[in-house]
Amino acid sequence: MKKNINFKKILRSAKLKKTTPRIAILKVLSKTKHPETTQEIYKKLKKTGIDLTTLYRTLASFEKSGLVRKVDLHKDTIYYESNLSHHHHIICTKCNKIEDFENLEIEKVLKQIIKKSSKFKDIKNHSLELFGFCRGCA
Amino acid sequence: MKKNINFKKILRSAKLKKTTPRIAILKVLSKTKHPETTQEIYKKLKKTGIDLTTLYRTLASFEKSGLVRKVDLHKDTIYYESNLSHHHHIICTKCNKIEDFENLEIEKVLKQIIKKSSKFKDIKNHSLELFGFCRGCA
DNA sequence: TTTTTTGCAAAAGGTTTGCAACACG
DNA sequence: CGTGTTGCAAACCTTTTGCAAAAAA
Repeated sequence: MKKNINFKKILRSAKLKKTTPRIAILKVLSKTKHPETTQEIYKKLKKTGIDLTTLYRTLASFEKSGLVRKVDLHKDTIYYESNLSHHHHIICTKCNKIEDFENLEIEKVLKQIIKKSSKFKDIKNHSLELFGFCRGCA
Repeated sequence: MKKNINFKKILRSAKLKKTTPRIAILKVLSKTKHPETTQEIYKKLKKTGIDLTTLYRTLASFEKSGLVRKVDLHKDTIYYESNLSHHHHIICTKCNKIEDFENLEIEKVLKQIIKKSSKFKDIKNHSLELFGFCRGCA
């Protein structure tokens, strides 16, 4: 019953025109659990015939308007992830397994950090990823 | 008096052979305060005549042995930073100003997170960067 | 002397740009 | 209708690979 996400509404609130490619891209992103590269997302879009260039441009504009965020998995390429729920990752540097986590303490600590900062008085975003070997690879 | 860093010693303890390019690259990295791209580092090395390929390979091996780490500044390219002191960054998304910070609380919180994890039992590394507008740009 | 590293040239891969056609509002 | 968006082709830039020469241990 809660299955249909209103993509048009999302685009409207992001002040982006609702176009076929954008809706298709949003759809793919919303189904994606873990961060993916542009190329990976592109593969999933192949059936739609959407151009790679369009995907690059769309991801850039989505990022600017906060619909997706960039995630660094220490992999020489940038990964994107839907920004609908804020969470972080633990990545196995051997098998690339990813575990998500949320943590409220982090937000508190960040507030302390900002308080101490001389140049900044608030932050809009943050990234936090942990790296190690998972139990299987340890 | 404490000015000379013993680059050879660093390489030895990283189990890397001490070669001219590696020492030159270490030297540049040690002088660098903030994360830099491979290309930026390359420019600083121009006078030494070190090849770009060598730089790429060297940074990769330095990263593997923990001498440098990758930093994601949400900029479509990977930045490297000497790993001699562990700290994090606050980046102004407008003017690119960078402020460093250290925080011990973070490490504590990370330990809690790992305790809760089902797939991981320890981590070797982590990244944390904050993004926002600095006071000048706000 | 054996092994690793380097430099060069070339290839590969990913991302961006220019522009005309098209779609949205 | 005007403006923003798309698709295509080409350009661009960064990173990687193969191999022979040079340097390290």
